[in-house]
Amino acid sequence: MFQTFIASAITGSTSPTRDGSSGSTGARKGQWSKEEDTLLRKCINQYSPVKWSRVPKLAGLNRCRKSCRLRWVNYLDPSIKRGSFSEDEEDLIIRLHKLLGNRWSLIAGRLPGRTANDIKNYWNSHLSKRKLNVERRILKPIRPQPVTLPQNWSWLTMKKQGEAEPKMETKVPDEEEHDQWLMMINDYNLNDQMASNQHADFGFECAYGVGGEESTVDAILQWDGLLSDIRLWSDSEVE
DNA sequence: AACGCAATCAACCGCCTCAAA
DNA sequence: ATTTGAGGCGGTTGATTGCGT
Repeated sequence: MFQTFIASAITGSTSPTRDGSSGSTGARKGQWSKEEDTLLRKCINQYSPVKWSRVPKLAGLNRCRKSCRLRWVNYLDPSIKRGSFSEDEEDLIIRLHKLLGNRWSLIAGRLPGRTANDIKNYWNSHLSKRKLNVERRILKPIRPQPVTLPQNWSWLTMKKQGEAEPKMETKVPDEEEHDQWLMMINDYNLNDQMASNQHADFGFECAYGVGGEESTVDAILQWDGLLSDIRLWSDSEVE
């Protein structure tokens, strides 16, 4: 049975590759069949740990070493977790991506059972778009609303250490203050280990007041209330 | 039912690093 | 010091699937 399959596999489509990993040797390419999966699985179970360069021969597969490795690493390995990503996993991916960039294998290392390929695909098809939407929202011109600000900008960080409140003033922020706010809130979010990056991304808009509502510095410091506002607002934005 | 478009994801490609010869 | 082969990575492609018209 396997022999007949192998014979048919040889007729599979081929094309040369620059690194000679498959095409130049006439190795089969494209979707893996159930029979190929079975052969590879049997080989790994029997010989593991084994050099990937030896796998095609040991398994009786007309596939290149890379194709075998990829199939195992991304699909056949029994430790791979199937099914959709949980909210926690999603959140972790977003955080790690912010920290590591497109280092998919490193990110995958922090999510047991998830492959780098899965995470990359998930990011590209789901999360990158969401990030884009968030960025678009942030870039959306928001007319500054009158807000109650501390006259001393450094107070916000000091207050967390128990400093007394400075004098407050209600005003429409100018461009420079606008930037200061953005920096300050980003900093504040980072220092406070925000519950999620999404919250951090929305913090700025909330500080400025969304939909004509006015927010004060005190409101910013009351995270519970702020976060629920953010969630309500972001939910309505997603619709 | 048929078509077109968008989303998804498995698989490939090309490059890089590293160790052994 | 150089070459070569293996392992691994991120980017990209293309087949498949789902959905709207």
